[in-house]
Parts: sequence; structure tokens; C-alpha cells
Amino acid sequence: MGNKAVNEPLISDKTLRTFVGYHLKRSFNVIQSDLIETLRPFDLRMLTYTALVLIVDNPGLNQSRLAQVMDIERPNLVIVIDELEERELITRDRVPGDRRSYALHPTEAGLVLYERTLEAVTQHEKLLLAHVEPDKLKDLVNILNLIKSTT
Amino acid sequence: MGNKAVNEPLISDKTLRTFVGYHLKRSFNVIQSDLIETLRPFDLRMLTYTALVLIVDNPGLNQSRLAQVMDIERPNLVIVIDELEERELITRDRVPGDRRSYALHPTEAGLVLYERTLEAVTQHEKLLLAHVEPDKLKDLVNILNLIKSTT
DNA sequence: CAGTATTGTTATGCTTAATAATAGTTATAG
DNA sequence: CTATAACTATTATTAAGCATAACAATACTG
Repeated sequence: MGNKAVNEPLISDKTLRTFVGYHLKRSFNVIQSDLIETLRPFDLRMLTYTALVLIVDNPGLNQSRLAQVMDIERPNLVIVIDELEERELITRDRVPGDRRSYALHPTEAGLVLYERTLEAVTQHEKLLLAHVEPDKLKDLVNILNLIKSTT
Repeated sequence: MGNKAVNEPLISDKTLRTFVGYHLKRSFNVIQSDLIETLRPFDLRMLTYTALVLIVDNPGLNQSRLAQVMDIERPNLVIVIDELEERELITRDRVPGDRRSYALHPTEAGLVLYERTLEAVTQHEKLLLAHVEPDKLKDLVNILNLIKSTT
């Protein structure tokens, strides 16, 4: 419990701090770590959780579309969907009109897990950001949305 | 160039949008993609670039300390330092007082590359964020720093 | 019908990141 | 002083996340 830092020279990140991306990454890491821990008891990773949420919110969508929304390549989504299907949280249903694609639907178990995790994740993020005024978080999201729309 | 979206159902991410972390990740992805492309001509990855910058800004620091600042595990830093050393951008110098650790210093070539990439990275981020008012970027950084200091 | 596009998939590689184990060195407690 | 603990750098291994190429089955289009 000794103060280890006394004889350790302070390291300066002054150059990196001039980059918005640096601050963005550092802050995201904080939230990501918390999220990973929050999802662990449910045996979900960020990707599988994101996929589950999007399938519950958009039942019947196919893998190409989902990959597009999640901003990942189709091949990478396959294993995510495989995992959700094996755990019987979603189903791959053949669609009558097009025999190439699958319509993704949550199962009852998937819906239940969705509700439980949503509760947990919401609660954890709220707690993690409790020390930041709600107005500032709104501002934050607005500015982040500006950055996203990089036109 | 046709409007592909006309017959594609819109996907809703309304649940995910309730999470600050979601917005954070999406925005960071935009900046990260740009950064990766910016660093490509210099044959640098984000990690090697970050390490180079910190070594230039803090000449003589050792690997343990650097890993600590970069928030990565010591073993993972080794290959980064290996690469920088092989490319003769930095040197691992034995320190008289402690034969266990190396003092990391940039070479002349390392300093030159540092200057060039700093110019490029700064320019690219400025361009990428040109459509966001500087005051908003300041606000953004301030709020991000609040999140980081999660006490 | 012929050629092209789309969907899902397999295989593969790269980057980031974590853990366990080890050798060499330094610090400390008895 | 010596045994033990701690620290530095390293090797090996593993896994997540993400990208590309290639392919089979199916659908679309001229």
C-alpha cells in the first residue's frame, strides 16, 4: 500500500492529448471494461449482445443486413449468429421468398435474456456515469453524433 | 449507384442508442479508421505509433512504465518495442543503476518519423473534424475526461 | 438462357490484448 | 549474509475483433 509513485518519474502524454481520438479511446475503454464485466455473468460478449439486441428490436432481419448495421463483415457475423443459435437464443428461419437468406428471430429464451441484460447494462452504465451531469451526457451524445456524420 | 435502400427495411438501433458507450464506440470507429489510414504510409500501427510518441516525449523511460501508461500488459509491449528497435526508430539502452531494465530512447530516424507522422495525424484529424465547431470539441474532451476520472 | 449479383459460409491472416511461466536482477527480512 | 520476495523483460499461448479471398447456392437481368 506504499506510495509507489514517489520515486517514479511522471510520464507525459501531452502530445497524445492533443488528439480527440486519444481521449475518445481512453473514455471508451472505461465504459467497455464495465460493460464486459456486466455481460460476463450472462455469458455474452459485446458483439453477441449487440446482435441479440438488434435481432430482438428487428425480428426477421437477415445476416447481411445485420452485419451492415453492426459495421462488421459478413463472415465475422456468422460465428456470432452460430453462437446465439447454438444457445437457442435465436433461430435462423428460411424465408419463403428467398432461399438464400435466413430471417433471424429471437426465441423465448432470447427475449428473456434480452430483458435481463438490458436491465443490468442500463443500471451499470447509469452507475458508472453517475458522477457526470445528465445534461453533459446529452451534450456528449450530440457531439458524438456530429462526429459520426462525417459526411 | 442506385438507391439500394428503397426496398430494404430500415433497421432500428433504438435500444443501443440509449447507451452512451454505443455512441462512443461508433464515433471512435470513425476516427480510428481515419487514423489507421493516415499511419499506413508510415508503416505504423496505432500501438507502435503511440509507443513512439511516448518515447519521444519521455526519453529514457523503461518498458514497465511505458506499458503502464499505455494501459497494456508488459508482454504485449515487448513486440511493439521489438519492432521499433528493429526499424532503428528507438534504442534499448542498459541503465547503469539497474541491470534489469532498459531505458528507451528515440534515434534520429525515430525523431524524424515522429515529426512527420505528428504533422500528418494532426492534419488528418483536423480535417476529419472540420465540420464540428472547435468549442464543441473542447466540450467533448472535457466531458470525456470526466468519464475517465471514474473515481 | 448467359452472365452477374447476392447470401451465407469457410479459410486465412492481422491487430490488439490477456494470462502463465521463466530467467536474470534487485531489494528486503531475518 | 542468506533466503525470500519483488521487479524487469521475455517467451509462449490463447482469444477477441476485424478484414479479405474464394466458393456454393440462389436470385436477378438483359
